Amino acid sequence: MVTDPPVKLTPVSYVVLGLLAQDGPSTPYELKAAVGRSIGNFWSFPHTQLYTEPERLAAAGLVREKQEATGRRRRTFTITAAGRRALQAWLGEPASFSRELRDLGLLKLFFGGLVDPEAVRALAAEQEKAHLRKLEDFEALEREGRTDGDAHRRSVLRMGLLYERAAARFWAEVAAGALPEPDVER
Amino acid sequence: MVTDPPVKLTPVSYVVLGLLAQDGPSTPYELKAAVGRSIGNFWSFPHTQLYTEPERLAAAGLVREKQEATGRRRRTFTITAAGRRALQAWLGEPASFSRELRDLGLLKLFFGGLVDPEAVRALAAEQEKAHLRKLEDFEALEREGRTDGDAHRRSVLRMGLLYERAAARFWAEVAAGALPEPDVER
DNA sequence: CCTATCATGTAATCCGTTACATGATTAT
DNA sequence: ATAATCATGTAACGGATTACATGATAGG
Repeated sequence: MVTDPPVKLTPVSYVVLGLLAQDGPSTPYELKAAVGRSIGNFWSFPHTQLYTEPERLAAAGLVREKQEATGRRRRTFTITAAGRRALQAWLGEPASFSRELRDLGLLKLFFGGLVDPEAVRALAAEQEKAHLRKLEDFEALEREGRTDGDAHRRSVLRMGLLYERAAARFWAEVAAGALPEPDVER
Repeated sequence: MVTDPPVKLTPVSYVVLGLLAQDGPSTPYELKAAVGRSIGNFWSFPHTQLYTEPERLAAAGLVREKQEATGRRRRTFTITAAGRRALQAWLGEPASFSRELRDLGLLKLFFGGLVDPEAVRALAAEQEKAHLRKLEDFEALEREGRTDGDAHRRSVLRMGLLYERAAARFWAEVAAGALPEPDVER
């Protein structure tokens, strides 16, 4: 049994491994589509990574690559037994606490003291609208059942929905209050 | 007027510029502390960036560096007029929609179909607890008023609080339902 | 046929992260 | 004094992003 060179497995690695495990052999383009429909909604990365990452994983023996000999010469990637082991190992260990809310709107709000109140209000209005739009997307997805995947996948979309709902309400408050004094008697 | 080499300004750049603008001249360590107390709660990055990023900004003429001649030889960074202009320009333009929920727990849940239900329940329990803990932190901060900064800074912490609350509830549902069938008659 | 867009990548760059390290300060 | 931890960095690496590019397919 040959030992492949070790690679650091990143979240993207597990996205690829997981999708290959759940959906079966896929081309990068199919991965891209699957991501866009699901994870991409709350954890995005450029499509190029879905071309390069499987390559990395192939070098590590965690996926196998097969390329069409003709036409588009598509590359189809398949998860290997070693890949499944790595994925299961990761899924098995505790996730601990690791979440980032990387929101440029919030970042700007954080520095709201540096601009005039009108600008803050504009920001809040814009953000509220954006989150409402996203919220509607999610609600439509849920309603129409146009979500693919199992219950867990849908569950994740639901968390996205809950977040958008909270965010929209939050920004509405900011837009209304402009300067939200904390619990001053209104 | 000399034109400095252009640099790409990243979110971290604006964090540094913003903190220097709001809190005045600071050392990297002070920046680190300020971040840890506030933004770090929802957008974290390693302390080393708060040493290297001001350097980059200095090279671009957006901040000025002054170093102690003795002792620790601390470096203190001050925002320049050009720096303020860059910051204001960024604050002025629309933030559009850009938010990432990079949560490893959610990622694992997404692939919950690949493990046994018991593992999912364990994940959910663990995550709920973690979010509750964080929630308590935020609530304590809000209650005790130990938050520093102006209303906007506190406002951002409040969004963090809302998120943790939603997340905790979400994970509780997942832990209870294990397999959340969407809107099956309970 | 021509045009749009779909599909599929390569290459270069660089920011973010990890690993490492050491002098100053404070506590015991 | 000594240990602990506070404070302050440097250097290297590589994954993530950006920019660019081109062949296939479908629609008009």
